[in-house]
Amino acid sequence: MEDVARAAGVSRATVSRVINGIRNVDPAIQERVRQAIALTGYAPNQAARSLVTRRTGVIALIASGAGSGEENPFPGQIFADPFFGRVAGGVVGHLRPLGVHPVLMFADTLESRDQIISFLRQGNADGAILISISAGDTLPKLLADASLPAVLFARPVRPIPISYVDVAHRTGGKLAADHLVARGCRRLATISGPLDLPASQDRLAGFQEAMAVHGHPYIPCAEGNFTFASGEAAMERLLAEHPGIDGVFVANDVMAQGALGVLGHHGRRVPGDVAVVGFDDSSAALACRPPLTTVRHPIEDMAAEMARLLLAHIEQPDLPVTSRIFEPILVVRESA
Amino acid sequence: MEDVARAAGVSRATVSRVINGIRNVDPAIQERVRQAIALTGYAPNQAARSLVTRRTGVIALIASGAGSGEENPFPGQIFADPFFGRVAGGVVGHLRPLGVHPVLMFADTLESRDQIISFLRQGNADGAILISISAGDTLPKLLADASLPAVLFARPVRPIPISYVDVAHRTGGKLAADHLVARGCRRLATISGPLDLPASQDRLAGFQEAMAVHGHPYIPCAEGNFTFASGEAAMERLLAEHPGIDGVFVANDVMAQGALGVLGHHGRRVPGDVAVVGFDDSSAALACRPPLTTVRHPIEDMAAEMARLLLAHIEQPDLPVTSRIFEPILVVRESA
DNA sequence: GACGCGTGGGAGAGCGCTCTCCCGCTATGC
DNA sequence: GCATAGCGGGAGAGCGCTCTCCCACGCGTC
Repeated sequence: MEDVARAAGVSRATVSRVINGIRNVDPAIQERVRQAIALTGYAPNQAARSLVTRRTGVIALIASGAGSGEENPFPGQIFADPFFGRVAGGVVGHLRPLGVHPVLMFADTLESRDQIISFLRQGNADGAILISISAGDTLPKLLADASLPAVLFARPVRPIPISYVDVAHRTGGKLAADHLVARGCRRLATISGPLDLPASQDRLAGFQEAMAVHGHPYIPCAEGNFTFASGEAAMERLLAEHPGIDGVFVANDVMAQGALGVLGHHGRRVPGDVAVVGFDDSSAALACRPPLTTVRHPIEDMAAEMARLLLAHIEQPDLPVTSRIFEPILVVRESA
Repeated sequence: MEDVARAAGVSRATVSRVINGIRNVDPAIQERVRQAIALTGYAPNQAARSLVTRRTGVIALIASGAGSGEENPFPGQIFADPFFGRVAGGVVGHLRPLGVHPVLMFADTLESRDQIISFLRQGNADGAILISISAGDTLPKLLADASLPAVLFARPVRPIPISYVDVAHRTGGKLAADHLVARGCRRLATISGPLDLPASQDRLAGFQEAMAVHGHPYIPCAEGNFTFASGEAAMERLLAEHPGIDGVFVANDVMAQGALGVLGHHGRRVPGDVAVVGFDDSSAALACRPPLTTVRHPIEDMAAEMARLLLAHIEQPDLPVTSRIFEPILVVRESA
């Protein structure tokens, strides 16, 4: 920086002013400084900058798993989950133009949680976006207790003073119910996600309530865990106990994909014999045959909103805890 | 830090020595310092540290797309690609125990490339791991020219003095060929990846060469682009032109999944009528019905090796350019 | 012409660490 | 006994920025 200042015949302070675009600087001098920067190939040192501004331009993007210690050398499955990828994409899309970048972190063990908290407390990142996979996750509370700026994807299981973004899962369940009933299905069933997750509960509750309104007070339900294989298994159970099923609401697309395969295997035509509605509108929905009718989870928009919310919390530390709920819509394709 | 030093009755230098575990410090004093740290809740400031050590403990994990300017507000598809997720998982798995974290970046436009180079030159990260998607990517060269520590996933299209990790794609193609021939297939075909990618070319060449050795000098080939839909389309073309096919090597699992659907739709039983071998051993291989016989791409191990290599380059800047090629193996399931 | 005011630039004090240099102490060898 | 090495600790100089304070200058006002 000294070099740039000398080359431009000004002081370091003026170089700093030009770089940060702060206060008025004579246009001629600005130009001279810019040329000097180009000439010397100067790149400001971010560490020095962070030291005084107390801002890093980095946020933590955390995938947080179960609470206890199932050690996993390759946390591939979570990062490989298209769901996580979509969130990451949405976050990067919003943050990149602002020059903010996410650091990828993974919390599974107790230590990794502590590591993340220190990481933030040491000022490695200005805040955190947390995608919590399992119900008993303690990280949201740790973040809230340390009063670190943070935003969650999805409402926490227990009430915690921390901002979050979510989708109206109940409405999604209702959309599926209304659609299946409207197309004439009479013997309905559902495959839910893991019921310790509020999201799963809400999708199920929304579906059941709407079905009750339509005159179907009891709906058979098989619980899955959002994986392909669990979708297959759940569909097998459902068919074994209720062979007359003519419509199924599946709590995510990947399980629906598994269910579709099982239905085909059992000679059921979709949507002729059984109509299927998924949830998420992920890439899996398009990979299904027939393409899946599904409830769109606006993940990218939600991720962008999380980024926005987090930046606001970083900017104004005393901003009150906020939540933002997105409305899902039904995407009708061929499976229902 | 001053506070800790005072509480422990020592100097800042000693606190620093205890924290960094450097030089001998009297065990009693170490204990005092540790207690003082716990008492004051002290967390060292990483920015100050980086300023003097010139090390950030952060590396850039870059997904780099095409060279020109197709703007994309949500780079979701690439992050949502399980392939990228597996790499990310492997990198995090290796780096996390060392206290190093990856920052997620995405290069599509020219500006984003410049942004990444500045990011590294400003010392935001100590080095870069680059996953280049398209052939004409200029980022590897930019990194090499700026002599920034970097490691690529896959050999670059044009020779560039930069370290990389890759799998022996030719061997993979050969494994598939040998297996299909051994199981009695006589009328073979293949679905390749985009042929401007060395990886696709090599898989195809390895397959063709091995088939030639087995007495099949000509193998029909349909080009795909690694997506589900392109696998379907390629399989349709192949069946239209060569209805008697009894074995297919598909250059990745996702396309194989698409191909499997098309084969079923055309009344072909797998593996009875047509045997199918994929490539990657991704989660898609297990989601296939029947489960896919496939060439295992040891992505997580390769990612860990990239991390190791990058750290070595960061540690010793004059380390010569290296490459490490992994040997694939065939995973036999039901599809062939 | 003296004064106030606004504008544009410089000086220099930190930000919170690490790390070199230095110093005092004790154990060791002759 | 003394010289010497080695160990454990302190002092303080930076690392490369930002930002406050201050000053010089030009302009308008009375």
